[in-house]
Amino acid sequence: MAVTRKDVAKMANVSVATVSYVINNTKNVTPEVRKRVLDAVDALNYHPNLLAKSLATRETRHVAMLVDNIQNPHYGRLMRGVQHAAEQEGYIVSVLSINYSTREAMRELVSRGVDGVILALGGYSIRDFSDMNLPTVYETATLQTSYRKAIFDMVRLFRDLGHRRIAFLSGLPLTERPHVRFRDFMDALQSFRIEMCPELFIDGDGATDEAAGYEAADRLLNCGSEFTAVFTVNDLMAIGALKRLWEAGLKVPADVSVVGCDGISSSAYTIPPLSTIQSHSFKLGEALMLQLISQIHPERELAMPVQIIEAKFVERESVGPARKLSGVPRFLQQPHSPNQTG
Amino acid sequence: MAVTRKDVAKMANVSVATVSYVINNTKNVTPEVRKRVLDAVDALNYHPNLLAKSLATRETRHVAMLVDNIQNPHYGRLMRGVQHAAEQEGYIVSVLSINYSTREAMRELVSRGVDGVILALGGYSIRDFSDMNLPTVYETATLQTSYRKAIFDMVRLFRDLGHRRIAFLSGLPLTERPHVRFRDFMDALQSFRIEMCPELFIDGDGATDEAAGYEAADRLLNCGSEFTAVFTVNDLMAIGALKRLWEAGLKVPADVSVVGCDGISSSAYTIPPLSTIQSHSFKLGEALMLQLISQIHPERELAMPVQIIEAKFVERESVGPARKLSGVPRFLQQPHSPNQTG
DNA sequence: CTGAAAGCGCTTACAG
DNA sequence: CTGAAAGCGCTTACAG
Repeated sequence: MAVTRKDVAKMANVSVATVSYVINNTKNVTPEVRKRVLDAVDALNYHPNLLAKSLATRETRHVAMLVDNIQNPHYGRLMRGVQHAAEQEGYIVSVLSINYSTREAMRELVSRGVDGVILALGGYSIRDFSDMNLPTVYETATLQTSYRKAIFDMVRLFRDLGHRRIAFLSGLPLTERPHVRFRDFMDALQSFRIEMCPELFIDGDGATDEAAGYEAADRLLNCGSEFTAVFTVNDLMAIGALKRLWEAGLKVPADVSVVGCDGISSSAYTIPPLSTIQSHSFKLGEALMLQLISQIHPERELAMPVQIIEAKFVERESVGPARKLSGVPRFLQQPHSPNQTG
Repeated sequence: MAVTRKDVAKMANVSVATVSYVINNTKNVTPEVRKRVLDAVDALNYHPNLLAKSLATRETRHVAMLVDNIQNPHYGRLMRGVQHAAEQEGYIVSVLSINYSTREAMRELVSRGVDGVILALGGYSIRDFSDMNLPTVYETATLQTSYRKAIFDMVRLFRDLGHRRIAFLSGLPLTERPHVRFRDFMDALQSFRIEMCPELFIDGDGATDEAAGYEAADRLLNCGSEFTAVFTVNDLMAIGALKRLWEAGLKVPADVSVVGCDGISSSAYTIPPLSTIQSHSFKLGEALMLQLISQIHPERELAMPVQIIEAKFVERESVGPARKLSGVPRFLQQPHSPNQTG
């Protein structure tokens, strides 16, 4: 049915081996023979069967990317970065949307012969797959977006604007190993000598979308403690929080300042425009893909791009001077149930 | 290196053929032999090489999905639907983000042996690939999300609320074959005897994100004609438009009503909450995938789910009664350059 | 019920 | 420089 190497060989009056040699440019071939082959390829509109090739070479140039929430636009940019780099190198990438990386999922991928996998699953759910000897990359200490500087910039601004009671909406549980952004945030508070207010750190069950942000802001409003600023673990949650604050009649930034994280395109279009920590996910995606390739082909010694990608604090209208608090000393305020802290 | 069928055969003291038979359940095998094989599979932790299998069976259970803007959350839901159905049927799907479907892209996919492809490219950019005999599906007259009823519901409400000058922000060019949603919209206007205002139909160059919506709203504000309602081709554009209207000091819905389309999760969190035409993209994704499978395996006679998926008009606070217009008869207003109409 | 063998379409030492 | 042949790991008529 499909035209194969054999057909080309016959038409060009050469062996199938020779066809391989000219197509892959893997051995010297007389120009004359070469032309004959190429002409036949053209004439027959021949296209190699990559499956057969993969079986023989043990390489598919097919990688998988596991993502937990394919709907988060943040991952969209990441994917574009991954695919951009992949395309350059002749790789194809399958995006699988799963909540946690299981051995079965990885097994299936191995069976399908993928050359490697990119895990974009937000830290917690990454298990150890080293025994499968399938090249795997994910954000690590040496290859990641670093939010630290940007978070420090944000907290510094908060301090300069007089904010002392700053909330954090996490979405994720705060009890376990705390989220990196949360750690950076706490470090920044300490560094700028702003007292931590654990009762203002709202955790969650893992969801980090608008609804989770709305919900978290609701709990924050009902926690009985005052606050003048809110930092959310991502923009989606900030959007949800903005809505809840608005419903509560609070003006942003007059009554409360809000900062998100990621820098998704919508963040510039909220009302008021949302300050955020802009990450360059496209770049991160590219870097992850290149890292993966160099793990697949250690000998290629790819020029690796920047490995630590600095996020940037982007100040927009959702941040302003802290309003005056009621002034009731904290120890005299009515008791409230503190949230868990990391 | 990897354990193959041969190893299993040796350990179980049978031929490789027999191993195939028990693994694929494709022939009767003595329970006793069967057990021997299964035990060997277990003991060796054998997993079949799907590449080799595909080469032999000419089936990969691998499909590709081409998407133009992987960042639009609308496509995120579509993908989840596709993947959900795919998973059920043992398929894996590769998502490629491309702007237009080229023959080369399709060729590559054919070479890689994908069983079929799903085109989610927004109509215009779909060429004819029937000559490649690669099963292909996309939204068609018989399998699609229908916005018509919902759009009629919206226009009816507009009419009841006194709106007579309704703008449309398209994002896409209006000159060529008009977008289905636009056609439905015009039909609805006519049906409810609302005069069309072509000068309020703002086209675009193809971008349909927040920036495009902002930009289109800007042009609308400067077109010199009054309007009391705006319908945008998707929610992203509505979000951008909302922002521009807000900047212009217009209150939504007091001064102008706004309705988006798609029903992305953010739409419920804009300020004010955005009325929208909610599509069930997940369902559409499932249906497309099933359709593709039944095209790949005509003999399987899959129970096809609903083929026309009705979108639903969701009324939220962004819609209200029309404000009183200035009252200057239209033919006396200062001249303006009308936009192109479809 | 089981197995020997040809075949899927490619690659690649090896020999000439 | 070119080709015959074995091999990649599976499937599947066909024969026994």
